[in-house]
Amino acid sequence: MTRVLVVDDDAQLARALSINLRAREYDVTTAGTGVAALRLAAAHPPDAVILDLGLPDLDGVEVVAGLRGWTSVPILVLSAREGQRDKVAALDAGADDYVVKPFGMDELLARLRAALRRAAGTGVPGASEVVTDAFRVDLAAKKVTRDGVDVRLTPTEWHLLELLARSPGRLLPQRDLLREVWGPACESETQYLRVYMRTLRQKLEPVPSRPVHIITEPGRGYRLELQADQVGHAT
Amino acid sequence: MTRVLVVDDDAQLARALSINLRAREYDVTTAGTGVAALRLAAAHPPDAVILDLGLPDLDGVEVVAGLRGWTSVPILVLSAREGQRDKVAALDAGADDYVVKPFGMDELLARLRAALRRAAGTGVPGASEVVTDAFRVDLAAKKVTRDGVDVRLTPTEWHLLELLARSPGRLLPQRDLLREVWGPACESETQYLRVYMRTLRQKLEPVPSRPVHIITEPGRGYRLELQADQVGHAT
DNA sequence: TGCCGGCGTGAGGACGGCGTCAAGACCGCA
DNA sequence: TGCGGTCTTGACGCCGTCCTCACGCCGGCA
Repeated sequence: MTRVLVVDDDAQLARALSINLRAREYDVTTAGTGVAALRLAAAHPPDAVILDLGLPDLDGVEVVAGLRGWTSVPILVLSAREGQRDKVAALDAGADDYVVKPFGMDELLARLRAALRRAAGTGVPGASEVVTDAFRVDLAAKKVTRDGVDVRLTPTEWHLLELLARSPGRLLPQRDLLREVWGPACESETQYLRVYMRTLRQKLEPVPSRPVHIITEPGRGYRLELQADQVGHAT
Repeated sequence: MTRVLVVDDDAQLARALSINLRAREYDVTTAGTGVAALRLAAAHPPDAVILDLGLPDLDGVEVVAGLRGWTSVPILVLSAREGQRDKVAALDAGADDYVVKPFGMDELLARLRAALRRAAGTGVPGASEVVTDAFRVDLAAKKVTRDGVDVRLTPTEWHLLELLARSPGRLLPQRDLLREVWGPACESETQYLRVYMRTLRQKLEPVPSRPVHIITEPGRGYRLELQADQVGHAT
């Protein structure tokens, strides 16, 4: 759930914001002072901040600067002051948007969605990573590393591995894999799978001839096992 | 130089915007209609779009949707209508900001800076530098230095390098690179990439014929590797 | 025991992608 | 008008990827 930190010393406005945000399935935290906001943000990094500039303790721009010192979380500034200088100061300090009070709730929510949408693309690398005992698959970077070294995969190899990694532990029928990679016309070309699963094993498995991660379920499909000891091995 | 596409049928306002933007060292293109805007954007992908909703031919929201079909360029919407429903529609269609006319030029410029900053991948003003073993890329100053010396890049070369540096370590598909730099019409002109990656390598790689930072993933795309020893290669 | 289908293995040939080079088109500028 | 830089386009050789074929192994089954 998306976590939003609401910073406002006006308890009534903070409450109204909370109610509306919670109704939209946001996880809301509130702070009444700049110091509390910075502390809360550090303790529980939010996905977005709605910040009223008129705080009792700190200047709003200082709060923005304090947040920007360590996070690039989207910040929506609320303020009663509509002077250009105030807006420019807040935006250049690192705020993403500046909304003048009184504002419409629908507009604020739309601006929040826009800010979250923009921030979504810039996640830290490694956020979507599938890790096994022998190698790790970074789905965002489209990269596979083994013992810290990049493993070179061909387009087809990556395509197959990506499918396996997106459903770790799950059995993927041959039919599905073939259709996804080679198209519906090749649904019965199981030979393709045998060839490419082999090269994947040679590049990723500790002992390619005895796979422990890229598992064949005879007659059914293939499966990516994250932990080697899950595999029943008799001799 | 940052390229901004100004879309407005009010010639006077478009001129005022152009003058102010050019004074801030932006590279400005103007369009008077939605169709012209979409065509210009496709032919010469801009780094930001300032879009007046009141166009003679298309509805502004349609222009936003048309752009969002293939690019994530920041879009600032201008409009005389201050109803919440208009704002929500434009923002949810994919606009990044909504400014009601009449507006202050300083505020618009600050909002443009904020949008560009956010699109660059970081909400933090300034201080965005990507460093490799061989060279460093200053995304804010749009400069590349190697052994402390500035490297001269052509606009196209910089555009490509900027995309790579914005997602260090990540694999960028050929199609995405082509679309961002040359527009959606050139999505399959992989030849362009080969030529320009070569010049980048010759200017930046320690041994251009054996690239360790600007990496080709055959059939998949290109990747900027920060540390040379990451590259796994036997041979 | 012999048959059979599924699977892993190995090798080789066709094709396409890639790096490379160079020539021509285009454009801003003097 | 000429010039330098930049972008586009074409051509060519090389190498990797993909596909294909052939073979051996193994377990299930009559």
